[in-house]
Amino acid sequence: MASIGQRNRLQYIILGLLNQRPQTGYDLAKAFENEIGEFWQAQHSQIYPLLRRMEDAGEITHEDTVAGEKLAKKQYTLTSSGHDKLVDWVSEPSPELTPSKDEFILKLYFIKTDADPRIQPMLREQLRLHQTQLDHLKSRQETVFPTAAAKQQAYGHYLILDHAIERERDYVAWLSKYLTD
Amino acid sequence: MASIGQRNRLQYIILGLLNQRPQTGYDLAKAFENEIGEFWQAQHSQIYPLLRRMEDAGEITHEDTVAGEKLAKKQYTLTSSGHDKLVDWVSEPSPELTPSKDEFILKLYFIKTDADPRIQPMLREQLRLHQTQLDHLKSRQETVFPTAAAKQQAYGHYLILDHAIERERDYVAWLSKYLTD
DNA sequence: GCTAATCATGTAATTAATTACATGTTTCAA
DNA sequence: TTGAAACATGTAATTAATTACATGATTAGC
Repeated sequence: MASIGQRNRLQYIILGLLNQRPQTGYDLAKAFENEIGEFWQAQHSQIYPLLRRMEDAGEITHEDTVAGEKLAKKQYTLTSSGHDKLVDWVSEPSPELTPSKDEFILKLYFIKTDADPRIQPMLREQLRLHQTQLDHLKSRQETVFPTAAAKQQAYGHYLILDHAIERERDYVAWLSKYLTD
Repeated sequence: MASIGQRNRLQYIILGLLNQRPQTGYDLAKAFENEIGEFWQAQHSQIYPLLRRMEDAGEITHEDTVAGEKLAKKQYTLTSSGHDKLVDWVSEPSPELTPSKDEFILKLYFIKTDADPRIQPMLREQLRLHQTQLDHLKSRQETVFPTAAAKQQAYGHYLILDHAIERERDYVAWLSKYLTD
């Protein structure tokens, strides 16, 4: 059997993105550069084979188009079966807390005393990183959701961007709590 | 070559845990049940083969012991080379922001309008989940770090537990912001 | 007109991680 | 005393994910 594993979440992300609008594999790969990339990552080398399997499974179909003289594109669309699968997934409970895989936090864990001279530089480095990320997310919010109407039209997107902003704000606050200068 | 990939972080976690005290593979697997499990997960089926490879690489060694009549145990210890590798890893910058892979947030992203009736039940489910986790972490903090001296002796552990608590507290606050009842 | 960036699609090789299979010992509680 | 839970170690099979290899077209700027 060449079926798709139960916990492969990328397939659902692809279904969700194609439900927003028909897209190419290239477009799907680029989607991870915006907010959804805060919560999942995938390379084109994982996406193209998965699109093939999902099409074989009857969840999506594609239409061949040509851009310019001869640049071939495959525009993928949801089938009604794919749409059903997406709705089922969103409707299911999500009872799992996935570990966050934060390498800095892992390193902190192995530091024994508060006198360790590595702590403060590490905190400063992370503060810079998360402050930069916070600034980036805030400017994204201003450009993507400048009006109340924009919020309305992509409410889920607004929510997860707001969540990412709060997360970074709180991370910065936590780091500041332990910074001595 | 049967070398270990550059980004395999589990090896560093194992080095760090063995630096705390000599342990068996079984002990290492159990370690993910406490706070470090909030930030990484690994099964014994991944740990045992990795211990073998790390020993082949000269980073750790083991001593065979027997518990009771004949229960064989392998007590692993860091070599000085393994200790160096741990120190190098902790001292390196950690400039990567890893996506958090929160399935609930992924689902939210695909909800179009604030009138969608699925939103409120989903928020309530997550609130229950994260409130339970927050309560658990707070009680862990009370039992593991009852005194200031306890904090001193495992400061990194204290920091990451505090971080996990703040994270859950903030998650609960964020969910509450969008709950209408 | 050139050239770099971006668009576009794929495969191959490897590593990381999960789930299932497999076996045996010791301890604790009913 | 017996049965379940926990201790203890491994391998096999599969899937997920990353990195590298591979090719070609179009667009935007110099």
